[in-house]
Amino acid sequence: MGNSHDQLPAPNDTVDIRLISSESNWIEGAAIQQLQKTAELNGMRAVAGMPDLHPGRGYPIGAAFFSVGKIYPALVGNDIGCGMSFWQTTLKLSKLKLDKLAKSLSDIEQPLSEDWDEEVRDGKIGKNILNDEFDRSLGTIGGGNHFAEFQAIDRIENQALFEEAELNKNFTYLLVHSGSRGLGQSILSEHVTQHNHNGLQESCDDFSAYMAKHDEAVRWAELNRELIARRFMQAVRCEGRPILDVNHNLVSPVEVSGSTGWLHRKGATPSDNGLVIIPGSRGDYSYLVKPVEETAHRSLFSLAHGAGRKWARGDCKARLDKRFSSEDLLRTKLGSRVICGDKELLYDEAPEAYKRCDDIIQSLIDEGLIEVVARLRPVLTFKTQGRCDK
DNA sequence: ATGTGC
Repeated sequence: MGNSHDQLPAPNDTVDIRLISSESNWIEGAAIQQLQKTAELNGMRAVAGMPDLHPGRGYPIGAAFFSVGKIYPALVGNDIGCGMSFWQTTLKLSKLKLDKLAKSLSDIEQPLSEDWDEEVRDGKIGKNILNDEFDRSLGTIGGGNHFAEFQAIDRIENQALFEEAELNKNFTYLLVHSGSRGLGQSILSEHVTQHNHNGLQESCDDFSAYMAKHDEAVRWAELNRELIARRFMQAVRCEGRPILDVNHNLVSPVEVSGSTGWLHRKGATPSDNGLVIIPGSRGDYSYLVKPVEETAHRSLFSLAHGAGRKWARGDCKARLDKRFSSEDLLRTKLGSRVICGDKELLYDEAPEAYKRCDDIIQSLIDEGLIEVVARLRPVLTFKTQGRCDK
């Protein structure tokens, strides 16, 4: 069974460090070092690296961290509430025209027009969002690894679960990956200005102040993904229904092995909240999976949030520009189309920069953490068009 | 990651 479920050397005997990974799944050493370093933080009781673990700025991405008495906002990072929203649309797959689809998305990055005012207002009231500083970003996906992707059901892996979720392979699906944009960033900046990377004691005022803002950013990110999805569906003239919406960057109260504390997730998909999507790169399959309840504690109630980076951002262009022109990168091996106006990003997010999603999924299966419902194939991936002045 | 920064 390879090194799956390995116990790694811990800084002291009270911290449980584990790595969810099979032999076929490569994980960068630097990421494991970061995971071990994070386990040394005061109050930390358990950390778990997911199969997509990779190095971040000081702390690893693709991991869950359980602490008691303290939280660490820097572990969650700036994109509080970032996650995946998955929709079944009414668009018949057989009637899909890629050129037409691509054309209809020309205006999709501008701030929402006044036509959306009522929906935005109602959405904010419904989710108790009072902040209005970043209203102009609501309904926009942003940059980095964020995207919106039309997908097709490529293979049904579990017919019973597929039917239970009331899915239909004749229709097109929409996957949205985005977060809290400038709002989460402003919350982390404020915290770091006051406290550096120190944690916040549960009893202090700044703790509850941070949590209140964090929770609002999580709701903001959820509303953002819904508005993005509705906007895309309106642009391509269809309707749809939400299948799931799951955050992979957040901190929430939890009980682990009888202790009450806080679970930080940084690029870690909750496995205690129904079906989830584990997306591959834009040139790879994504998987709709059902977390196994009985084993969820083994991975701190978390799963991988994607295929995981193989190469650091910024290294990608130099590694790929001899092999691929930027035009080449607008199509993938799976026959899907890519819309992205930012050339650097086109390389940074190339399929080659990510691991095979299959290896990630296999690691989770080996560990008994998931059942695969269906495999999805990308049809068209929309990413940022870059800055207007470029 | 960032209504990014020189």
